[in-house]
Amino acid sequence: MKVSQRTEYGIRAMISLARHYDNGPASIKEIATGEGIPGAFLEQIMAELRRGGIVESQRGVNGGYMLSNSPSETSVGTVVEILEGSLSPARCESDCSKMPDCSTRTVLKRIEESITETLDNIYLDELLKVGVHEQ
Amino acid sequence: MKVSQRTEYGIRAMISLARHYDNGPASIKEIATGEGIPGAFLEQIMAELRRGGIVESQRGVNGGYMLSNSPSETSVGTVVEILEGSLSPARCESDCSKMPDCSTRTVLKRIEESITETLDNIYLDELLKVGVHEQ
DNA sequence: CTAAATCCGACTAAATTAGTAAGGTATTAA
DNA sequence: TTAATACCTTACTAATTTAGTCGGATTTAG
Ligand code: FES
Ligand code: FES
Repeated sequence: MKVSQRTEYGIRAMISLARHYDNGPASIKEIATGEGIPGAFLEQIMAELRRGGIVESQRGVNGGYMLSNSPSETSVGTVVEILEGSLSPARCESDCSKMPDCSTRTVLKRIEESITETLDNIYLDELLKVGVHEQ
Repeated sequence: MKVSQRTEYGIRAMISLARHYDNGPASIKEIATGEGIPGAFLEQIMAELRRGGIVESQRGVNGGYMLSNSPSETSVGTVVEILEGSLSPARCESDCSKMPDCSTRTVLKRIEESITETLDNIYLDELLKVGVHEQ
């Protein structure tokens, strides 16, 4: 049930952007060196977050990334959902026509609801109060 | 955040044992064919659950596995914890002396607590009421 | 003794994840 | 207008993890 390195980097980058909010765009290079994340890898991650709509990009000199919405409006749930695909731990797809009440799915469904609710209620601004991640 | 196939098999096997409770031990072969799980793989999984203390085994003819405690005392949380190693999604280890309040860990810690609480409150007997998993 | 079962460890193959590399495109400062 | 900056995109590789197999040893009932 570990979150992927990719997602952890994504969360850290988002926190970094939140910290930088109202201070113009932050470039990949800045974020990467600041957080100790491989630049080319972070580039992929940021592109995905942009396609997910929670960050915006500015190309060219002095460009970079910035949050689409304020830190207090951006939840960690959204970040994880974009990067991790879906929060559902189920392997069996949603229809499952033959067995709509399968007990395994019941368990997995509950896990999902629990995770979703937790993450959707953590906003980036809360996280600015606590410390910065150190490798 | 998907749960591994291994763990899903484990949950299903445990539900199977719960259904079989008060009916003597159930063999790997029985469970495997009944649930559509590869036998040799299930063997590994059951051994791990036994080492985790939630099932007991009986060797030899007419042997097999049985729950150590009743279905109403056996939580899914324990099953997942044994098979998935830990429920913590954090990658960074517990001490993290340099940065005890790292924001990333704060997030991951909350996810963990949420999952743990959810799973620890689902007991096998509840799951007997709903349907059986069909491939 | 023998058949049925768990037990154990090593092994392989497939899939996923982490990370790299290279070249293109838009933007802007000078 | 040009050069530098930084995003954009795709393809590739390497490492790790996961899923599953295999062979043999041990235990036990009949
Ligand atoms: S999780 Fe350890 S420093 Fe952030
Ligand atoms: S039958 Fe689909 S999850 Fe069980």
